[in-house]
Amino acid sequence: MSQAQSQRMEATCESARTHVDHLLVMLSKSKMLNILYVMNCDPAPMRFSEIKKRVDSSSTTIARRLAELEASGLVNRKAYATVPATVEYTLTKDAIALRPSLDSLFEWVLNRADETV
Amino acid sequence: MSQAQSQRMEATCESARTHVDHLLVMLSKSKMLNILYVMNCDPAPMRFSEIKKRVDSSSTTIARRLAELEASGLVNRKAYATVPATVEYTLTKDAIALRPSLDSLFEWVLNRADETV
DNA sequence: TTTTTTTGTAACAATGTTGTAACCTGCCCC
DNA sequence: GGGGCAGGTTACAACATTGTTACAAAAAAA
Repeated sequence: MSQAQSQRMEATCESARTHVDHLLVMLSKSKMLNILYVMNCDPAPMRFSEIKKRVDSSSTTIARRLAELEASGLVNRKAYATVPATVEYTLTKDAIALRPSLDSLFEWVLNRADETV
Repeated sequence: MSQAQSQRMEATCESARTHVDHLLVMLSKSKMLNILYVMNCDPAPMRFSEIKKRVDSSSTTIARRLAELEASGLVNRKAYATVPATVEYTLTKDAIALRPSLDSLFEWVLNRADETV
């Protein structure tokens, strides 16, 4: 392998690692798994207040997480010009692909919580 | 249902919710998923320095995460009186049960990182 | 007229988390 | 005596994150 090729590969790996890290950091933020889970449980578009109620956190945090998810292409945001405002969030195809993992993860969490009680 | 039963159930749910929350908060700490993943990838007992190298973080953070995992019964720590010291970490049965979830989660993360690059 | 509703944003103080640098214990080697 | 190793611990300053409060807009309800 040429030096150029080798350098290109390293750069790609670096980049990939950066993306992986970025995703992991995002998934590790507070309430992130909660949000993805409640949205995955119910395939219908979900409104801000509903997500907030199910996840049980402050508006600020929910808004921040949803903005991050939108920026990463994991949720779509649709605002309707009703009064008062209506905003619906839906998971993108990519996020829906996360469903089996999240189901399995939450199954483990719930099992473990049961045993620990 | 009697009021007493209802109260007991609520208390149990409260408690369960607390445990679920605790687990999610723990899993959401930085490098936690990384650590569980690298330990799950290699079933052999793993030494501190090896975990640190694979996860790529400071000693302080790795030590903190491992202590938290041990306190939660997800890893076992075995110290050998060699010179210099040798310490081996292994996942408990409970943590090994996480493996399918983590595999699936990381598969998703890697796929997504590939596409994004 | 005032309140209510939804979905946020802005500012800020309080709190939590991180890495760095220094240090520690044995014991071996020089 | 000095240096090195593994596997940490401690203190601390820097940085990141959180919730709270106040605010907005626009129309309907009270």
